[in-house]
Amino acid sequence: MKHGVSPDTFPPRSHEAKRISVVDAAASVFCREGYAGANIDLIAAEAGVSRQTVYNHHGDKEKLFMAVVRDLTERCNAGIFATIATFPDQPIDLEADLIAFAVRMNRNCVCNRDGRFLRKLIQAEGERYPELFAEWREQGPGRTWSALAARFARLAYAGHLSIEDPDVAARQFQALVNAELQITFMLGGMPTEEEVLRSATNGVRTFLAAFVARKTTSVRQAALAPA
Amino acid sequence: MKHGVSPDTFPPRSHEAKRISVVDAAASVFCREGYAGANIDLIAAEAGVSRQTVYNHHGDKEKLFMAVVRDLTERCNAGIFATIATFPDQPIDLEADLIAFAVRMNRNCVCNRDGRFLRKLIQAEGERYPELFAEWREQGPGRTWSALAARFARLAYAGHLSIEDPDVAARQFQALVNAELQITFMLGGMPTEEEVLRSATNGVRTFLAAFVARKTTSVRQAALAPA
DNA sequence: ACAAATTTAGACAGGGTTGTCCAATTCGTC
DNA sequence: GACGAATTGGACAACCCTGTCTAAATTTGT
Repeated sequence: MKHGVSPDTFPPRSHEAKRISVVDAAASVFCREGYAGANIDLIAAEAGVSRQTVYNHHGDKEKLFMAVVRDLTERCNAGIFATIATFPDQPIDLEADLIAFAVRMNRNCVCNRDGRFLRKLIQAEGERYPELFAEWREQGPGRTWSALAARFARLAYAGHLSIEDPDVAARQFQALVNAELQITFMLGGMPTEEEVLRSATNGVRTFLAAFVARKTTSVRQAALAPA
Repeated sequence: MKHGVSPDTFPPRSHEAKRISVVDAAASVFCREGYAGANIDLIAAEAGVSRQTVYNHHGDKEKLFMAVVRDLTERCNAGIFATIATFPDQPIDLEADLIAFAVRMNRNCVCNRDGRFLRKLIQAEGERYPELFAEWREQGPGRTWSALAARFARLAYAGHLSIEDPDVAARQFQALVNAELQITFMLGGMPTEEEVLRSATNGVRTFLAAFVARKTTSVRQAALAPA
């Protein structure tokens, strides 16, 4: 029954699969009920395993919670970097390209299951585990903001935008693009595809109105003249 | 009797003052520990009353929680409307006036004790009490957004700004002004005065760059790209 | 088919919480 | 000073949850 080359899949088949199943169920329950309100029996039931198996794999409610956060952080970061890689460095239609990028980012990273879960856990339990969320902050926003800022800096250098501080511009881009989804996010809801598109469209238009290489505030250095 | 000296500070002292004290302590504990993790003994201790008094006043953990949310919503709304009343309708220096307004809004409504507590309760428990938070949504954002949008519409009508949709502009103003405080808010922290000022300054500058004398409203006609 | 490892169900102790009841005490008022 | 209402502290039962343990059942590799 061994298909092809499976160097280390002997135990993990039912072993590792159950571990993942437990972490997934735990993420769902922790988000729904909060850390204190989550009970292991429910997590076990939702994962389709016995309570003892949960303890065998993760030892502890707190350790399980940590595993959940690390797992979500890792997956979310991977998704964000993958999406940033699709940033329109050589835009054809700058507005359309940035809108499409913003929609991708929201659909694949911010609004999907992992993104919503991670955000909720950070909001609800962030203060209780300072070191854990300090780690998230470094690995997550700390690096993704920089990566996004670098892309905007490149757009500016190529003459498409007039940006004074790329870090500020990147944060404002995110803020604008999500401006109309704030309340939905706050309640943990999932915006419709149409809401995401509308917010992104309005946000990108305002962003471009402010940053398109034509005016305004302080143009410190020589930049390529806009067409 | 006591009508001479303190008209109303003595009688409510024991009864109503304790009620308020309980609600305040409950807000703090619910935020710190989450609904499930909050225990009535701690709330009572923090309020300086006995546990029985908590039950006498509010009857139930759930009723107490509801009272806390309603209380916070009411106070926050009052503060927001009071601050919106200070919107610069006849600006002298538009940029400076809008920055000052944004700082006021953040300091007095968004970052103060009530604002942070309410935001955290909504984020953490919003899904568990749909009707309660639907009410908050109507009374709160539903009305404050409109009020703010009306002020921006007036600015536009007076020729200071060029705004297509005042509701969108109001939301984007808020988003821009808070752009650099997102992570602090997410972790329930309190930004420094300087951070608030910097975020407001950067946000208002971008906002004005986009909305001052903008004639390029609808340039686009291209299709919205799929992902 | 056999043996080792894993999973399961259930029982269980220890700890903690909610909400009630009650007697004693304090507080505000007449 | 005395009366009534509110408050207090403590005891209390019912319940829930965590984490451990055990013996039986199941899976997995050889």
